[in-house]
Amino acid sequence: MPKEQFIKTLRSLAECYQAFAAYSGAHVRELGLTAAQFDVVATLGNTLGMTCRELGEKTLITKGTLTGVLDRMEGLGLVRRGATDADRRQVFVALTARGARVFERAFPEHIKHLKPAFNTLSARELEQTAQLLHKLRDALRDAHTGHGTGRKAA
Amino acid sequence: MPKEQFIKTLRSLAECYQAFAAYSGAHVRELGLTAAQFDVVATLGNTLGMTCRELGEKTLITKGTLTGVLDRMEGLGLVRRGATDADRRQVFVALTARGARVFERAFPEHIKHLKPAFNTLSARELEQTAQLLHKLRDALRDAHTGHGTGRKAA
DNA sequence: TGACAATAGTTCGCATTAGAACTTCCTGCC
DNA sequence: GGCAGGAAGTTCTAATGCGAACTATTGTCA
Repeated sequence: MPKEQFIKTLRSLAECYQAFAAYSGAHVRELGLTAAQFDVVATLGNTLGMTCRELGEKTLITKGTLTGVLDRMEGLGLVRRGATDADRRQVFVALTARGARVFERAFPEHIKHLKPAFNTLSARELEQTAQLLHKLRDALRDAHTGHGTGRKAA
Repeated sequence: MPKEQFIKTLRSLAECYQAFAAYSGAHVRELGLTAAQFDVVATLGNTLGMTCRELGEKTLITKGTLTGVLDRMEGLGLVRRGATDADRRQVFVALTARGARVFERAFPEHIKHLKPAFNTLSARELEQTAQLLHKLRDALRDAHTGHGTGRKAA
């Protein structure tokens, strides 16, 4: 039985993420959005818009999934798809006036909702956690993409 | 713009988990399983079996989802559903001989696959990460479940 | 005992989620 | 110019994933 030490860390990661997703998701649903939709609104908020590629990178939603998410949000009148001047392959996405209103209402409220839970950790602990997770993320990405890329990430 | 510090930590958490899921999931798929199926196999491995409730708690799969996952795995001949003596509501789940063989082959191989990435962190860092994530998980669970439960978790 | 809340799984509806194949368009290179 | 190769989105399939409603069974308590 491989009692590797890292399995404990792996499990903590999964449990913590799930706990976050459950807590955050429940509140977001109360606001009338799905988690993915909230991510999109939060990313496009205070922005003039961006391409699908950029939106996908920031929200961590793969392009195949993003198409469907944007379809529904377009149907809800939250976002609008357009074209860019430079590249006719690209699709430009931006919040509608309605989407912007949703952003201005839901985003601050959601941040306020999450804050107490995260602030159980001290500022130093939050920073430390971010550092460690950042390092682990890079290691996992390196290992995933043919490893040895020596990526520094953005 | 709420430039709360914890947002950085939140983002690290999401990115790290996604990186893990992508790296782990790709390898698991090569082994012929989905991520959820691997979780079930890994949890039932070296076990006489358990109820759906217990399996769901350990794999972090919600009961509604678990039914479908087990349906497919039963179709593949990896697990077998039975009954318990005590409670006729409960469903007992265990690996079949075929499932056990899959476990013995895939589990060690997957651990070996993950190990290098996690060992980018020192033993001390791994422990520290687990500690911090554990603390954050508890805070999120407390906040989620009417908070103030003072849960200690297993 | 007999109503009644609670638990274990299943079913259902809906929204992701990933990956692969496909279309369209752009870039490099000759 | 023209072609190979790649990038940006869409479409498609299969599998999660969650919450809510539902069924069957159990525990409780008067």
